[in-house]
Amino acid sequence: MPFEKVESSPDFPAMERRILKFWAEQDIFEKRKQLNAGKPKWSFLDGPITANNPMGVHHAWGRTYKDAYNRYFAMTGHDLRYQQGFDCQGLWVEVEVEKELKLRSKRDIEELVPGNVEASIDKFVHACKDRVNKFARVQTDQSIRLGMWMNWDTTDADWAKSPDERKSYFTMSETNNYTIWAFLKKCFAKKLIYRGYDVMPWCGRCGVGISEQEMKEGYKLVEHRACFVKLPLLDKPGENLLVWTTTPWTLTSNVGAAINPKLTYLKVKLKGEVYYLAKGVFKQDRMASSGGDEEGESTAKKGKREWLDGVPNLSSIEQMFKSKAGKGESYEIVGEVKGEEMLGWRYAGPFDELPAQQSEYGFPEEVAKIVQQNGWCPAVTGAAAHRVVSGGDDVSESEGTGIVHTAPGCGGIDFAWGKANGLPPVAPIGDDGCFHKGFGALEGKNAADPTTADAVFEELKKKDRLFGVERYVHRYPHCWRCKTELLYRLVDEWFISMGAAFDPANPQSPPGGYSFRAEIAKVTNEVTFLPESLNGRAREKDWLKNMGDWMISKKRYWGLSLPIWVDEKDPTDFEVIGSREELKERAIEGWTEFDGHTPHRPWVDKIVLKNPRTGNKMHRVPDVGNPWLDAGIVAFSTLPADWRPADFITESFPGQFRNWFYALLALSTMMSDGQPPFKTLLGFATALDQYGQTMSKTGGNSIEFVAAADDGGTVADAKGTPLPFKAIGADVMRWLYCRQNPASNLLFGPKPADEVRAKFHLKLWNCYSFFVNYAIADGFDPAAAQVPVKDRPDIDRWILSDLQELIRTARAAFERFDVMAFALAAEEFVDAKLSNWYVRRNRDRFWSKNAELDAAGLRDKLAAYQTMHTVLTTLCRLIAPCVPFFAEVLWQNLKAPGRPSRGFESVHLTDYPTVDESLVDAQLSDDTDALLTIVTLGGAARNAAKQKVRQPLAELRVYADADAARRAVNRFAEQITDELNVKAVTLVEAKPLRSTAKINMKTAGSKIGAKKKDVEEALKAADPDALAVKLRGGPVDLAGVLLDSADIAIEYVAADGWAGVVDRGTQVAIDARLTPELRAEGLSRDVIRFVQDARKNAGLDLSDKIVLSLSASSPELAAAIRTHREAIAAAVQATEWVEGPLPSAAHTAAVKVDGLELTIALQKV
RNA sequence: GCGGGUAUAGCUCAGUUGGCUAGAGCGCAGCUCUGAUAAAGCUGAGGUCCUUGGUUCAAAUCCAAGUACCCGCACCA
Repeated sequence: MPFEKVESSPDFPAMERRILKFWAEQDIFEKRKQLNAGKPKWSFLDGPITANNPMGVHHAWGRTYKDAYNRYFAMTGHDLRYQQGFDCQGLWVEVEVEKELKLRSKRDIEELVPGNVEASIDKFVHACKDRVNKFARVQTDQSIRLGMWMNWDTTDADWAKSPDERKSYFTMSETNNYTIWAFLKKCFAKKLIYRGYDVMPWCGRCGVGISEQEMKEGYKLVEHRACFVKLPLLDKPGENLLVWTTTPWTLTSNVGAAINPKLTYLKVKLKGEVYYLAKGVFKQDRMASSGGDEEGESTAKKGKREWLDGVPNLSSIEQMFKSKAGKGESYEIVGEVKGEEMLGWRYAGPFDELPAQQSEYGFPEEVAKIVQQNGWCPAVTGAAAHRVVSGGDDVSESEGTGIVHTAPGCGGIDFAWGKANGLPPVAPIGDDGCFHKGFGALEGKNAADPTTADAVFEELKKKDRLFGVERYVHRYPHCWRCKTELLYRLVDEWFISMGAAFDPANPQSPPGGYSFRAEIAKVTNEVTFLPESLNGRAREKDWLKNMGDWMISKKRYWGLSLPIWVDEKDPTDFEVIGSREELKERAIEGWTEFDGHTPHRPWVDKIVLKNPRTGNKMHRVPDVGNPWLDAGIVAFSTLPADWRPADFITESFPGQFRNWFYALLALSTMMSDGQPPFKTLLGFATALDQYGQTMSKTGGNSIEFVAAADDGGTVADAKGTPLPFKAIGADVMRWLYCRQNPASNLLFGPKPADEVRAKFHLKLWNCYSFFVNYAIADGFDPAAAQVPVKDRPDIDRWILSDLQELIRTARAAFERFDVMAFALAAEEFVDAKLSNWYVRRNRDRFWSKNAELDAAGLRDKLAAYQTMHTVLTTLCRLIAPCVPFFAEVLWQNLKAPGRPSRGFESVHLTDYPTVDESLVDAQLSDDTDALLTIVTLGGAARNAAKQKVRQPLAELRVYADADAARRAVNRFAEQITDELNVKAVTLVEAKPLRSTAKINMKTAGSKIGAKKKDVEEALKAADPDALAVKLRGGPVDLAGVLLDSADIAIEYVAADGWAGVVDRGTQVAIDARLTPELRAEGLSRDVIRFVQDARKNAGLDLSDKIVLSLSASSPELAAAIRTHREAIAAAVQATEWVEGPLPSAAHTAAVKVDGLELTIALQKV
């Protein structure tokens, strides 16, 4: 028996698990690799997956692309690397490990082994490594379950090896880390590495600076309390500057007040005191969105500011003055002053009594030291430095008072203004986000804590410096990992200069010459970004243009150890080490302890070098590296030179233009002197839940991969109610991903999965099961000699021809990384062509009994089997890259075991199909398309005639403009009459339908008015068909009235007794009149239908013969049965027809045939 | 504010280089076939292809402006 019976309701996940076993046992993947060994290379570079948690379904999207394209290029004869990668290092992992170990701060980490920081770090780093190994293995198993063919590490022995020796790559491997060292050394050689002191966003919980890239991820709309503060002018008693801030804690570190010299400032008098503020802000509507602050552009297009529900609207500053004035009183504008006149005015700071304000060069001491060394300000204390400085155009009237509270230790631009004006920075908070000593009552308080703001307000009130407090809503950055509010903090971090072009004010940028940014941009021009609609190149270049220098340091534990060693006495003298060998050569202390360890903390920290210039010792900076260095180097650390550049990479694009794509381009540019790391990049969007909401664990609407693949689970609906769902399986997911437009977000969930399964998998399955079950019954031998295609009927040659077109589409689509185009075409083929036409039309050929067929009949039947076998096996190979399990299940049963040359072990060992041009018959395809249209129209005509298909009708008339349709009527007459149950089909030369035009008074009434009669006359005179054509072009003049297509309805009417429909140039009319003969035949068909139902209900098998008894009281029905007795008996396989009642064991049914009673009794013979 | 993208049926989306009366799935209404298939099929209703202007014999498609939404960048004192 060549085929095995096919179950009608398949359990796809269970089949997939069986196939996985089969692949493993038969070493199919190995065999595929051997087939391709030495063939042309196709180099895929995997973007590393973060090995920190089990996979979610969103991971499966990219991994489906990766596997599908890999498989396509394998089936087209390419040698592949099959190396997959894990992203291992960085804060992601640290945060999870902290949770596991219940640690709450960096101090907790350093106290893991009480009293021993070094042992603590070692323990923590090992915990991080363990977590990575654990989840890398989980993800490996899950990826295998998805059907992803890679060189996986599967055994305990594999996982016992070091990451460097495993098959997958790991960014924590020594190779990866040391390759980054080599990269940094090259940067150092070009003098791009520098140590920067700057105010950066800082996460107090994680104790790290947040780089520009990371900060983008964390903006959230939040409410803060903003305050207006009085700064009394020292030389103008009774007069104050009015400043505004959303971060009250920074007032402790106020050193200056910045104004815009070009602006005009008002002097507003209130209760005997004078306040200075910008003229433009005084009456401003502060709820209008910022921007458009130029005069004249005011009201027209101002949107409303983003705001939170429940927070009162901001009042204008004037309003505040009014309400502070009290009843019956008012403020008074007593003068104006140009901003430039205010420069240099001295004022009393809000917290001048704090010790921190009394420190020369700034505070704390470390900062003061650096400020002094760099000569950023004279020997002056914060308290003594308070004065009005220029902020230039950075001070605007769009927000606040036009006078900006300036704390150079607490804000990016403040720091720049401070340096420009010689103001000492006072830095109030430590790496935990809490106030240093020197800040009085605030010492130890966390700056982000709302009670800190309370304390500040209390202090200000005591001193009568608080003008007002308000609730304020704005977008504020948060830590992308732990969601803590970020604080701006003066830090000491390491940077790669991206070229000075965009920040001339930054004195630390190296002068002239090499611009890393520009070099990367050149490389970016050489790679292809897909899908085109995303304009990936433009996005990448936009990022390159705007990005600041790359902050590569993190004050953390688990990550790349930055290979930077600094002179113990001179913090500006440092060196970058480029390899393990160089380190060994240069080490004067610590090598023995380090040797045998990976280049991670704490062991690498033990190495001490000697400064060749000073003879001093050099120690490594404690920082670890930015994890995008880890992922960005992989084009070099993992791809051998003869596999570079990669042909293809694919990753979810949101964020990656500034992360992975950027890092790959940047590191490759430096490592290879301007060679691109890859040729083609396919970006894809984000997976959302089935209602279009972002998937999140807390929202309950994210789906874990294992749940989707095998286990089932629950997922929240649109209202958040958890609903159970059954396992979806890998291939339903994979097809869902393959058919998706990569540029748009994908809606994932049980509902879309059900749709896809019904639309594609089950349709194909049904065709396959139909074929196989009849092939078994008929003993079809796939090895039998082929009936020449030219001898097969039209319908066979048609589907083979369209199959070639599908192959053409498939190859073209894969070659341009557009698997969606293929998937949609394949669905169309399976649904419209294979299932709904070929199989439906050919059921008779498969049903026919061999014994009743002559030689020609047998040959025709064989042709049908061979055609369908070819279609199904070719489809298997076409879809194999997308749905490898499903294709394999079908293939295993369909492949021709009788013919060893084609009896491949696995569909994945076959070649991808190629187009056989000799099978393409374009005219046949056109004619069949026309046939399908005619049949559809015929069905519609039947609907219009209100005659069901079982009722035979006399004639169908077709009028057609198009040649293909005319040919189809003649060529496929038999199929048309059969499909539509008509006795004849005629191609007519005159249109069978009369068209009439009617006025739609509902829309046209008002236009026509009194001219109704004239218009009706004109309408009668006009040729409705010509009118219809004109209307398509635009409004038409009828008796002086302009009417458009909505005003005139063109209706098509058939002759009496007929019904018809029209589509484009084709008209179809059906004779709806029933003769007594047709009526009788229709009744007999109904009878057959009911008897078949009865057979089914009696539990009879397809091949069972019966004894039948039919009794009808209606003479009409009885006569119809008599007339068609032979046909009924044949259809229901009655070998004996009894007039009287059957024995009691018989199955009986009483039914109504078109209202006439019929009793059916039947018994198995 | 600067740059990019998108806008097609109630919803989710296809629509090649411009080509005849714009499609699918879901939902809705009506109907129907069936011994492969109710996890089905057919038919219908439902469209200002965002708006306006332009190019063209011809525009959902190309161009310009506008509107809305999304993304990136900048700003966020």
